[in-house]
Amino acid sequence: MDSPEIRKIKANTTSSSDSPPVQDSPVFSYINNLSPIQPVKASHLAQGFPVLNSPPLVFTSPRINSHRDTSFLKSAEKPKTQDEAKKFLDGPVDPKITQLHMRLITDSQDCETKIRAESQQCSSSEGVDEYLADPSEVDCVDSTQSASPCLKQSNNVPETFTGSKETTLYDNKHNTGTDLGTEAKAPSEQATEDLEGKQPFDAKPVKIIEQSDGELPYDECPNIESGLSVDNAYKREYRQHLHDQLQDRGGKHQDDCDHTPQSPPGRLQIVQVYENSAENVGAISKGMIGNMILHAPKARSEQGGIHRRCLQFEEAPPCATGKRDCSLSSIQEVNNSELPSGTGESKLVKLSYADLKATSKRQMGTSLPPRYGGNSPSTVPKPSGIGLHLNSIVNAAPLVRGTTRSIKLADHYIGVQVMKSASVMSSHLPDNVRSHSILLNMVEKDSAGPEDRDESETSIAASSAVPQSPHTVVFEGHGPTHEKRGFDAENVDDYEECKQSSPKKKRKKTSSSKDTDGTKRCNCKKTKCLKLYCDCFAAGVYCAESCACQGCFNITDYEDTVLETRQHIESRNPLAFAPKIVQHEEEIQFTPSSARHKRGCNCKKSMCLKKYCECYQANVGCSSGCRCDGCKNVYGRKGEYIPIEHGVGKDNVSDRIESTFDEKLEMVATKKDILSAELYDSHNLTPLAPSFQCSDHANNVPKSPCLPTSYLPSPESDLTIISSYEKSTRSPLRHSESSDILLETSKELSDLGSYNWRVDYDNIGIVDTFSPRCDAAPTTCHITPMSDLCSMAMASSTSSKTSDWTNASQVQLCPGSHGLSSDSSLHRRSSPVTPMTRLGGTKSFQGLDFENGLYDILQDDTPEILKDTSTPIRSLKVSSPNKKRVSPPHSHNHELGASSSGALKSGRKFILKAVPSFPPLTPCIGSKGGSIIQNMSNLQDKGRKK
DNA sequence: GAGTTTGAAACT
DNA sequence: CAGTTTCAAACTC
Repeated sequence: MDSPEIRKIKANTTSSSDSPPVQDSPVFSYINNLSPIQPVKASHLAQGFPVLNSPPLVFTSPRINSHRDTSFLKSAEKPKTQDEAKKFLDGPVDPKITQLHMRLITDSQDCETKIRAESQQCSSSEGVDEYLADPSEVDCVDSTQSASPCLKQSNNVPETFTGSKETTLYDNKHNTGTDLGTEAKAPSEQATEDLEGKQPFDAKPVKIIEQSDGELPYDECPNIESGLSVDNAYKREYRQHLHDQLQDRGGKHQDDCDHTPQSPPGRLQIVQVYENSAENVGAISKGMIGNMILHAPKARSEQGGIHRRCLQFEEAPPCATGKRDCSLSSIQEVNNSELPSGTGESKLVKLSYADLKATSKRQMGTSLPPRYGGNSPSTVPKPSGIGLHLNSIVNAAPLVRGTTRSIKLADHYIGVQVMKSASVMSSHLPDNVRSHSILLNMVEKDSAGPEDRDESETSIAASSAVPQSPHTVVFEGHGPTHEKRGFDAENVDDYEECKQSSPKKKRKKTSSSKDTDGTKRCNCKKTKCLKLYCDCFAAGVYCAESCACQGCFNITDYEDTVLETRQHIESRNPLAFAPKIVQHEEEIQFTPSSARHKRGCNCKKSMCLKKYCECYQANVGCSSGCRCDGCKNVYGRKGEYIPIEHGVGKDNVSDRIESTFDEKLEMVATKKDILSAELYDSHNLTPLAPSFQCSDHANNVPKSPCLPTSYLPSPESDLTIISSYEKSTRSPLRHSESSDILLETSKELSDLGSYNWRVDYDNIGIVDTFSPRCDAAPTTCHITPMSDLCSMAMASSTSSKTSDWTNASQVQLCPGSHGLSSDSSLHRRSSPVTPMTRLGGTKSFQGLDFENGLYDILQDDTPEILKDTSTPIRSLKVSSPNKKRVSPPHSHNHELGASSSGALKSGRKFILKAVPSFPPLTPCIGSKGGSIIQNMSNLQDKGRKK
């Protein structure tokens, strides 16, 4: 967030120097600049307008767009000089914004046009070239036509700039969106220049804008119980647009910085950019992109709709993304700034682009840690803060939340799909895939309609469908306010209907809380999805379209509300969002036995034989912690749980583990409490639970492959793990220094863990693969020592992680659990025994890594869900609770060993989380995934910071 | 599809 | 901490 001062300064400078005579008195402009809000705009304008000379031209050129909003255009045009522009932006901005909002409410199209005009003016980055070009373009009201010209123009202008992408995109938008772009073009040149020189600048202005704009929307948000009012929806859309734009810009800037993509024109640019960002993604992503592009050309309007959706998704994601991480506010601001630029079509492109960016970021960041991920220097960002995923993720979740939320949905959603699709893989892919999948999903959903959504979701991976959605257009109208809603309700009006009517439909679909895809759906009617009653909320995921909830606030639009609520709940019960199901090592895949419901059930009549029982629902056995009567849980009865370990010989260990695990969880919770909000990061750190899980995973993994028959638990490993774990956990607590704590804790944990691991490792002798992990994910990894396989698996996962970390640049997939991140950091600090040996091997592992990462992460979050779907059931089915541990089914092994996916599955085991199931592909999943990713990224970031 | 049952979550 | 209420999912018809 740039301080207003900077903006002011800029504005001042610009006004003084650039705007000589502005029509408006300099004083006036200056004053305007002084106001924080104005400054932003001013700065923004300054950027855009500096060159400005051309403004008159702009005015001169009658734009088709003007048809829509002549007045608006006029207003926009007026600010020819920088000062004027500033004033216009600043002063006018608010009014405009308000007006825009009003119009948005009344007419989305009008809003778009206005926005476009504003954006053009504001951004007005376009250069003279564009201006010249305008004539043709201008004439070309059609977005399509305009697009091409725009592209040209954009090409001309932006190429030079690293940041050109943004500008170009912007221009394109303008052009495509409205011819108006020409008006602003002249100024735009300066703006572009400014941008070049001052990229940060853009962000600032945007941010500032946000403040002004953002406030309104938020304010409204709360209002909503109904929330769904059309106005709100429009507002939301508007916001989203802004966000999207902002993201695009910000992302572009960042991306540009990183990628320095030249400004390809129009959509192509976007695509290119996307590709650039998503280079890692690979062919798949490209294909997706290609599809998108193709589609886009077809119907702009449709595209626009799609884009919006994307944007909407992005919106959420943006938050998640590293850049977004910077702050929601910033994002909003950005969005606001963007608003002007964004137009329906252009938005689409942008959105897609933004989405791509987001995805790319996600990929980079998420899979990589979003924050880091990104090119954006901003990576630092904050701790994400909120993460809805918490449940699944537990520790990580918190961190992820904030940033991820928005992303979550998309990411999870996508991520799930990705997972499904194939788990495709490469860590990189996932992100890209996600983005793509998201877009696709969005499109599909739109096209398919609410009912079909589920299916679409499932298919998402395929992606091909994307373009189809005619609905998308409708969507635009909606506004992306709520993802759900947006999707659900094509029209705002419809929206309410959807709310009310949809539930039934949804219900039908959803009758089961889970979609076919495995995504969760809720049907909340009174809680607004802001209580733990809501599975989505409890899982730390945003509600998905498929949800039939009414008055849902668990959407990206209400991130603040969601976060607040979350925090409130966590304040009461730090573990409220912690995974409900904890797994212990071995069982992971094979037998759920190890997994247990943390709180235990309280069944009185269901005998733990129905889904009323959370234990049963999670496919885990009841434990001593359960207060159930007449427990007949097929997965393990109350008293049997302990025995499992005994039976295996690990019983003691397992018990210990459990206890330790619980303790850890508690510890984590306490930490959370302590650090709470700030600690999203800490959550990451809180690895305790996760680490635990990881350790379990490790054990499990090895088991499956290596020890199919008997699980020879290496008690030592377990013990060591436990000890290390405890130490780590405890130590953190001890340190309990808020922000630092996390790092410290992680370090300690890693250190302790690594230490122990090392010992174990040494004992084992499999150091290579293993060591990295140990270092990275100290505690958890340690467990793995059991078998070489285990070590291998761990190593693979860890290695990948480590490699990723080391490589850092990579998106990484899954950055793994907190522990990993912390570990990584640790490694860095204290080279682990086998320091990066893995790096080399990482690639091969990446797939695994990804999975592992997910797996590990899963421990924390989403992956779990995903895994859960697969694993839990399997494990449950496979074995009886007690015996489960004894022998994991080969099939499991195969699964696990065969593919990374298997690993993931195993990962799931660890953390079932509240939702045993399966991770909803839908937004929820996405969110989770995002959270995971975010967590991962956070961890990585932390490690880096360290 | 409507209604009932169930147990978790929330509240007192 | 226990008891009650509320809630939404799971289940039944």
